[in-house]
Amino acid sequence: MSLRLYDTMTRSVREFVPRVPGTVGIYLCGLTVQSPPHIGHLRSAVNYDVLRRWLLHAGYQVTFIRNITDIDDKILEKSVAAGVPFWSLAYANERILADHYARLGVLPPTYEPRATGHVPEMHQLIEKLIEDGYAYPAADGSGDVYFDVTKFEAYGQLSGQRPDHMQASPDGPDRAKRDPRDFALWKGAKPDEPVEARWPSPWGPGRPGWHIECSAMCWRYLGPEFDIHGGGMDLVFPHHENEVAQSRAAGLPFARYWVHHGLLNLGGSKMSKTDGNVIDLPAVEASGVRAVELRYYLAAPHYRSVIDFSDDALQEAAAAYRRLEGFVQRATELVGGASPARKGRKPALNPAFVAAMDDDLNTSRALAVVHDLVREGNAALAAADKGAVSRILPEVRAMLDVLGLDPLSPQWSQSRGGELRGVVESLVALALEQRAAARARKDWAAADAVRDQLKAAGIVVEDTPAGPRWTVEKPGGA
RNA sequence: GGCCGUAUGCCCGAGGGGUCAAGGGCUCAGUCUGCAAAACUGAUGCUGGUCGGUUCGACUCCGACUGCGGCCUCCA
Repeated sequence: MSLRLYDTMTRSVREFVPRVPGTVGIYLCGLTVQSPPHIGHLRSAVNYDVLRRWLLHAGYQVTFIRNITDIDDKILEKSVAAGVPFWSLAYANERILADHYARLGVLPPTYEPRATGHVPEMHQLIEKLIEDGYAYPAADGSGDVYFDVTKFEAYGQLSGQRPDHMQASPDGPDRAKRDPRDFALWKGAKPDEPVEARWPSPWGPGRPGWHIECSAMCWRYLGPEFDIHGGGMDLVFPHHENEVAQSRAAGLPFARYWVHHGLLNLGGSKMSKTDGNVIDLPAVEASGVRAVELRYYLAAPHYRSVIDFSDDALQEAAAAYRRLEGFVQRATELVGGASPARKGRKPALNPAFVAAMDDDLNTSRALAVVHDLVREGNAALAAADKGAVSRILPEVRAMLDVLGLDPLSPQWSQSRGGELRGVVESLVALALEQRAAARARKDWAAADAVRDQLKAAGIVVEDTPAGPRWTVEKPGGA
């Protein structure tokens, strides 16, 4: 049994066979950094992070490229409006993006190339396309270069679009196209555009078209042919369609599997900056949901299904995650916590979990396996069955680790409060002693008062057969 | 107009042609507990958008319809 993935090109689930045994090259379309990311963007990153971790777990050497589009119409427009160079706006957003990725536990890519750093590669591709008759410089002297859609017979294969059935685009300003469906490879500089947004080219100063950058960067970092190309469903057409077209026309075999994830909707339509129906990580955290809980929320449904964002569903996901987390914490308190993996040998994963993940990354089913095992673990915990607990705990953590959700991974387990932690510990210990004394003399009112006061301070006390245990509630709570 | 996708209980969300339709949340009851919390156990769907068809048998396959969403213009 091995990984099977849904491939958009063939519209079917196919067994994943890497081009070179033992290695996988993945290209994920990252963001156009025109503004800070919303959680739809983060879903993209999390979905691919799960794929990547699953491949790593399977023993592949994974080269993961995720690009940054740091020049485009909107970036330019916004930067002009703000009176700053486009690159400063792009970079500011890029840094926020990197921070949000990191806070969600998304592994850094192998490399994160920027569009503006690959203009020479784009020129090479464009020149080849012109030479071979697939592209042409506009006849109006604008400096634009267009891809000639009619010259590439397979155009429309990825998206299932038939060029003759496509709605004519209201291509107002796009002048000298031979066919309305042709798309820009290179955009000649317009007089009112900032000089810093111009690069010299054989066709005059200008800047890259949107699609060509990805073809150039795939080629540069993954070679003429690579394993997996991905992005959101909304990129299938025209972005990915155009990418394949120009890459294949230029003689590059390009991606072997196309993996697209579902979008995240809010209020009945996809979350989008342009529509303003956007929620971002800080907003989620302000509602009392931690980053790891958001990750659970984003990773639990199948990656190809649409998520209709709702605060209720997010809270439910957070509760579900806390159940898993609670077991891991209590189990670790009982039997100690050796790291599940990274010790030469990883614990064998539950076969049902493996089967679910191999089946086009069915994280829902995989998590059901985790929950089942946690129930068993909780029962063992209640019975103080150390043997069972120490068998189950590493299994649970190993599975959660594949999903980037192991509560004890350094990513999530950093204790809040830093150096004040010790102070809090001794103060709580003091309070608990008083409560223990009150309980000993059956003064329940006094005992409960202590518990209530701690609770008000954000510290939750629970009595267990092994004595009271306490945890710090979410920050800012109550 | 064209191309995709989707429709599951109070909510989120999987499955597989034929044992009880995963798992989580919520609610209720029970166990444990001084109480609480956590945990565990049990309960909650004559029904799977609608209508047809295929089949011995479909929620699961096919078709139509309806609703919703995505794309055809920048978009994860």
